Amino acid sequence: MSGNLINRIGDRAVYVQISEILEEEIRSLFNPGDALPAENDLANRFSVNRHTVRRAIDELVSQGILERKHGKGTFVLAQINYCIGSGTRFTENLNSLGRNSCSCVLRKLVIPAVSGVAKRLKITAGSPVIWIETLRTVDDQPFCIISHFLPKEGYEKILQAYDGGSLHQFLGSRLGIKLCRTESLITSVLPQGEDASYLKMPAHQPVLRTKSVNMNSKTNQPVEYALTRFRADRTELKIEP
Amino acid sequence: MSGNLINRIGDRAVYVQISEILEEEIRSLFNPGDALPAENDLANRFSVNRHTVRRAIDELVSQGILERKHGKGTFVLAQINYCIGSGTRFTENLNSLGRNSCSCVLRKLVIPAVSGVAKRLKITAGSPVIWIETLRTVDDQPFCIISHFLPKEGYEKILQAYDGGSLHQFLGSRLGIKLCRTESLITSVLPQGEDASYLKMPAHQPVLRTKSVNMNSKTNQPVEYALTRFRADRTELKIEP
DNA sequence: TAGTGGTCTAGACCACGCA
DNA sequence: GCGTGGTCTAGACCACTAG
Repeated sequence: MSGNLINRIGDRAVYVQISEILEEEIRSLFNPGDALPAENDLANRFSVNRHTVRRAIDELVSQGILERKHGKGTFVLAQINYCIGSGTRFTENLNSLGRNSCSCVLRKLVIPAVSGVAKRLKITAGSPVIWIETLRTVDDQPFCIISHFLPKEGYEKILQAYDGGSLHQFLGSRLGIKLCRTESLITSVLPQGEDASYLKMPAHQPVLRTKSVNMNSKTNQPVEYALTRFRADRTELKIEP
Repeated sequence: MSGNLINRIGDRAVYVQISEILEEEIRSLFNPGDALPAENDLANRFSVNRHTVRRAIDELVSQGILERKHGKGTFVLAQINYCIGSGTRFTENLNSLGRNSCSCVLRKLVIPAVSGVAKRLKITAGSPVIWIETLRTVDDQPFCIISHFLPKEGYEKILQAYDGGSLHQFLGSRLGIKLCRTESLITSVLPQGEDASYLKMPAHQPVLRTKSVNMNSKTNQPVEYALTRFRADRTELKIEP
């Protein structure tokens, strides 16, 4: 792989430079799932100690770019671009990237609407809503948790049959309605409750959180309020102009 | 501090055990701001190598319990606050960024473009770029830090006069060009470098990070690449459908 | 058994903050 | 100048995975 210039003047640590070189190469030459060369090989290539290479790899592991597997090797993880637009849907989005995503139901309950949910669904606070919690995985790695809230009225019976997969597709085919997304709000917080363990991430690393409302495109009535928490280290939300 | 039993059978790594002992002691005996004993002292106390102690401390640093200060010591951080700030609520429209908020220049330098910057500005890596770092405050509270990158060629002279305020407005009036934003990428990370102190936020709370490129709307050439870090606790990015 | 990552040691030198 | 953390090296041995 040719001349990678490691600068030993001391202004930038060797492991930082190696980690940047590796990151660049991973982005341009590797695909998700590919194995990185062994630590010893990399140490030889850069003419540094194996510990120094390990330190460089540590950086990329903590950035969610690489994953270590004891006894097997170090592997490239998928970086996911989730495009937010009025039309784009999650599953289509990921399928078009050639990823296999699946979604499973963690919880399905009827609860009284708290005010934030009620306001967005345009119902009165305390009215019953269906709360569905789903976990999405991409390439068998946890990716995001979504809390879906729908008015109980009109949707309860139908949703009894829902047990995973794309909720939007399910609603579309069962009700014959098309959903369209209104504005989304994006912020970031540390994971709350069980989120960190479902997402298999450390509790001190942030999640990206989006709030969005989906309307019935014919009646213009709110159908679903969704609160999504993405593993931030594996997600970049892409906003088209 | 007495008999701390380090088990060397090999079922649990020494550094893990030390990190647990330290965590327990920090919770029961230390207050936020207190300094941890020096790494050499801890190494002596546990009869292990300094590297092993460092590895144990690494765990606690990455959990947001400790903070290292080069040349000074290792310090106990305040406990994480789980509550989402219900105080100041903030909504900022990505498109209206760059209008009326107060902004001051932290740095203005010419540096060689690293690959990520070069790619977005469509110039060759290593070409000189102007790097302007600005801090925006709203109601005298720090809100976000923006790293602006512009090609040196064509913009250097003009930018010598820039000393704050809206950079987009400045470019618009000086050059008579209109900027238009291409896609934005949004993710979230823990604050890096000096960001936490400029933003007056704890180092273990996340920032929202956006990357965007502004083009000259006539020539369709990239003019500016901006990397923005928002205090996540004060920001909700609003995406219109 | 061979190859991979995981841990620990020992020692050296550097960079930073402060008195 | 001294004490602190930061980096790098060299070498050893362990634990896991796969053929």
